[in-house]
Amino acid sequence: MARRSKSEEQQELEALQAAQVDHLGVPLWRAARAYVALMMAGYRRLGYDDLTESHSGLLPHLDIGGTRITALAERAGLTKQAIGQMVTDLEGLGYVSRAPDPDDARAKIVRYTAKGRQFVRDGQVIKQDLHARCGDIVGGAEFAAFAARIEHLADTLEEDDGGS
Amino acid sequence: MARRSKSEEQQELEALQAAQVDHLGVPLWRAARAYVALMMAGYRRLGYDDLTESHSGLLPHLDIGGTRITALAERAGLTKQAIGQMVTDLEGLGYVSRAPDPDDARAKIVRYTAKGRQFVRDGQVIKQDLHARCGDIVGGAEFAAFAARIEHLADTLEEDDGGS
DNA sequence: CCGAGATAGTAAAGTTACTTTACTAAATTA
DNA sequence: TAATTTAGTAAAGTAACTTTACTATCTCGG
Repeated sequence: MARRSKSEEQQELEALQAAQVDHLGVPLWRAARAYVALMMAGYRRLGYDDLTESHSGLLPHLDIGGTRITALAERAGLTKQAIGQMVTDLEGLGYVSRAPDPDDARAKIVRYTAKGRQFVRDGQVIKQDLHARCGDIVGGAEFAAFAARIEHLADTLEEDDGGS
Repeated sequence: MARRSKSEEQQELEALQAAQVDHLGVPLWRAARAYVALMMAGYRRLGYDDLTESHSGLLPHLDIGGTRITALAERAGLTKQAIGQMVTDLEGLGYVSRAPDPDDARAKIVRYTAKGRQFVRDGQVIKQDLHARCGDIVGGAEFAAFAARIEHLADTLEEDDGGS
């Protein structure tokens, strides 16, 4: 009788599943999710409970002098329509305002309100705290090199992205 | 006249925006996104173009002997309903089958089909390749330490998660 | 300077990946 | 064995988008 047919197949799959957890993707993803979750928790602690992840992610991308919707869409890698919807939401919540562009009657300029500027300032404090906490976790001495490696990894993997 | 009122406010915000890019969250997120995008590209290259990110993420979580929907929901951190929908999709695509649990007439056991097992094997190859590529990018010597630090970071940040 | 695109934005509906609410059937426990 | 819990399904709702379709304005080549 085939002495290893069935149990060998099983063992192979079990081995595959054991190796499963070992690739970088899983911890990378978990760390990124946890980071964002902690940022959102920080915002909520300061009373910003009306903003979703994507709202609070878009807000810091506005320039001081205001930014066009098309420019925001390019930066965020989303469609103009998606940004338009977010801007409408954020306008309703009082974080930004939409004004006509004096140089181009088709365009609108999205600007912070005072509330929006305060959010960016508060957010910066939260992010600095979190960044510092990561420094403690990784170990102060190696942290700069660690952060640089993640950045390099992100840059390189994103470049490869097109190669499908 | 107040010689710095307006321009000082501007400078402050400009400084905040410059610091914006410096925290770990951004590169961490970019790296994680790029990693997943490359995995999906790998799957598509092998002909798995019927699976979405969440489908291909769930599939490797099945045990060899099959797994209950409730168990999958716990592992994935999603509701039973969400898993139920995914399983229905994956069943329709031929990757898994749903069988009654002989020990509990309420329960169903989700198992790989042959096609599902093949996907897990192929996926493992893709992930190993990607993992190796990350090793090259980071630099072979430091890679093990780097990976361990990300894992440690993920563990620690996830723990903190509750402290909101 | 004028008509053919290109560009900025909006509108509306569709999609994905979920959640919430509500239910049935079977198991457990008191 | 009645009361409660648990496994799963059903249906509708929601968030964060995209696709399709449209209007208003700008730009450029002839």
